Amino acid sequence: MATATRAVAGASRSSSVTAEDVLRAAGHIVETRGIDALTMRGLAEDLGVAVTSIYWHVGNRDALLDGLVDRLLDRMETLVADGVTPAARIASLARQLRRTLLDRQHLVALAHERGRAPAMFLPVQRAMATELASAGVDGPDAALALRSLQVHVISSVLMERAGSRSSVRSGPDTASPDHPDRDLIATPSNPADYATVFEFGLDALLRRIMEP
Amino acid sequence: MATATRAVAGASRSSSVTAEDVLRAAGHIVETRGIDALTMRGLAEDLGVAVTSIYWHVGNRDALLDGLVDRLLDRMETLVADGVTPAARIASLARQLRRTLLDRQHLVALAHERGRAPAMFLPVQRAMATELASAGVDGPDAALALRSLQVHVISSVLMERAGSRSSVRSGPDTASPDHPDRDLIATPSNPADYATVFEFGLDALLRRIMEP
DNA sequence: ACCTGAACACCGTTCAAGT
DNA sequence: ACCTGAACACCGTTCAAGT
Repeated sequence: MATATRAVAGASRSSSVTAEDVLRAAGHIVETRGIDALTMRGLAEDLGVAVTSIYWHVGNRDALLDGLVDRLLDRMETLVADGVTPAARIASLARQLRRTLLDRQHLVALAHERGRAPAMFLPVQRAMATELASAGVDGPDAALALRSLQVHVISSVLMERAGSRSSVRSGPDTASPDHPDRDLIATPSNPADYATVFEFGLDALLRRIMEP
Repeated sequence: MATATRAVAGASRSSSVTAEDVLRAAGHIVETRGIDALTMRGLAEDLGVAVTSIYWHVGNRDALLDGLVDRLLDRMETLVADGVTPAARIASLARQLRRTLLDRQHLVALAHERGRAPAMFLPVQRAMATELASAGVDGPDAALALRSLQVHVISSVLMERAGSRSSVRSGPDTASPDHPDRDLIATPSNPADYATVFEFGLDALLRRIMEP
């Protein structure tokens, strides 16, 4: 099954493998085929080394996953706010972070599972705190606002990830058949729906935050 | 390691096992020790039968998980709204649903992964739609409101699940050490924090929904 | 109709060796 | 310092039998 994926990068010189190589290959597998597709043996085959060689470089699978999360966090560029009002600038930061995270959905889920969600939020946290302060929001109010924004952004990414592979249930309805308004469906079904829901919630949150 | 967990229920009579027994035992494992702890072999041992017997009753592991989700959905009682204004009644429904789902966090995560989140929301969806209509919200606006409420309730449960086992990272900071305001932490750390964030977001959402 | 043991192809991980 | 093969204890799943 091994396709021609050997020329992964302009490899330096020898046939040896570095920890960076392992992380890169593992990250590629996780992003494209999900975490379950990451097996030590498969990874070793991709790299053209014995399984046990991986253990020498990155420890065990758990440490490898930790390394992947660290790698994700290191690569998060610092985003810059856009807009005139504080609310608009916070919204722009939230949108940018969401976009960034959506491009790495599986890695984000992994980071979240490992309790590293706060670290993913950190690139915008300081900037948002500044905007909040300039809008007269500080202290516990600011802390609650930041927490809420963090949960909103990250959870929106997590929700969309699982939603993307929801094959609609087949079979007849098990519920009572006397439903007159079956057409009203409350589930976002495509990326655009998720974007709309995200914007709606963001707008609601910001209005609430900026109010007395 | 097998503790005295044989008297699972007042078993009917024989030594045989039903599909219901399998689901019940599996559900117990998932709720108490997480999905990863559910192995076909361990489950068989708990039930006192051979592994292969389970396959006869519930098919394979995937079908077993589907069965667990169905079981969760079947057991969701229909909640009843409390309060005078439509907003208050919707809020009460959202809170009740959140409470119900929090008691089955692992199962909820499983249902979400399998694209069954909308089904979990269904018990309150109709009631909420009624309240929205009585508040003059219908059509696309109502659909967006319902979607947003669904995402808010379910994602709050998913976020709290992973947050509950976030062992704070040890080791020194890898980031730049010149941070003056390290004390401002944007992460909910305990259940009370999550509840506050949930209430704040719910309030924001409802205000936004009820406005013109 | 229901349960069983044997067997298969996969896992993650360890360890004693090799160079 | 780095890589290897062999081996271990686990998985999910299938299948030919048993009763």
